[in-house]
Amino acid sequence: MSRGFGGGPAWWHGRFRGYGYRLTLSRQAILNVLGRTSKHLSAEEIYLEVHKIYPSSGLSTVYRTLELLVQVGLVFKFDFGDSRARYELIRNLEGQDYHHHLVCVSCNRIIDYTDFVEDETASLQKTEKVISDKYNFKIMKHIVQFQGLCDKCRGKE
Amino acid sequence: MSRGFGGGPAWWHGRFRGYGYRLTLSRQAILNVLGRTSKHLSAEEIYLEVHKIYPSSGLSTVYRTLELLVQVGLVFKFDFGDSRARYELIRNLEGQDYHHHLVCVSCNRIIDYTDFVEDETASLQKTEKVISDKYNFKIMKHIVQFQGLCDKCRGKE
DNA sequence: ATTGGAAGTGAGAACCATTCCCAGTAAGGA
DNA sequence: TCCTTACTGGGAATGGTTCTCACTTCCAAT
Repeated sequence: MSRGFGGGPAWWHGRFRGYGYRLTLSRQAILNVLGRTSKHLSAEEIYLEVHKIYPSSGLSTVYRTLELLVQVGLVFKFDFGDSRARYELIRNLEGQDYHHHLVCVSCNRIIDYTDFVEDETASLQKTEKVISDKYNFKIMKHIVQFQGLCDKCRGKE
Repeated sequence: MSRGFGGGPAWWHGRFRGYGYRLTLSRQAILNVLGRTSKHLSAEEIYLEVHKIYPSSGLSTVYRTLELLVQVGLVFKFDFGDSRARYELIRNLEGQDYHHHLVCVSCNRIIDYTDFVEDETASLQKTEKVISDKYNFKIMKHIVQFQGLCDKCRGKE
């Protein structure tokens, strides 16, 4: 099985049923695919992988399930500027293992980093407090992303 | 005329010619539209405005010009998650008046804020330094964005 | 076990922001 | 003025995502 799951299938099963959703084979297949990679897969990439495990699954279902998983809080949806959404399973419910991303604008490689994320988060939280007071704005999430050239690409072009 | 332009048309004229580009009527119209709003217009919104001033201008040209302006560094391109890009004229070449955005996920309203941006930037720059050393990654820009509910929307739903 | 209704599904059409293509136009140096 | 080349508009093409609809599966009540 894969990395960092405490309890196997039953784990998310409970989560699903708790929200009144059914845990179908398609959904399990999608969660399995997300669970055994650390990449940031697009919907179509997920679809292709799921198709290997469970060939009768369709692309629409993948999209629908991903949206569901995002809503339920099991999956993050990211936009790295390559005009397709990318998805990542949240492995730790307490919101630790939190990381941000470096996006290479040349080869689209994505690097997760955790360095200084705590500092950043502290700084951001201070901002969040002030902002939410000043503008009466309820902040639900923040996006932090660096774009640039990775080691392989900074030589070229 | 509009807010914060030192020198009128001639100002960006030089900038254009300097890059070897021609300053056509379409391009001037687009710059005018961007110059007299503080909103974050989409390509189509810009097209509709431009069309009022200069009706013979086409949508393709708007897209092409916006891309050009982003490359030349006269315009910022943003993604606020509503599946269309939004554009904003950079009014200050020195990179002051820098701001980040609050995005209301309900009504898509966008609030510019400058509070604590300096703090954030300081924090981010520290991170950038470490990151670029550790991963040999050349950081070109950072994205910081808060998403949530604006004052008008937090009551509803 | 049967059944009825709701939730879930696959296939393909529809959608829509953006990009591409191409023949015609216009900017600006000579 | 002329010539080269950048620039243009329109419409078609692209491609990720969403929608539609008829069909299936699940589950609780019978």
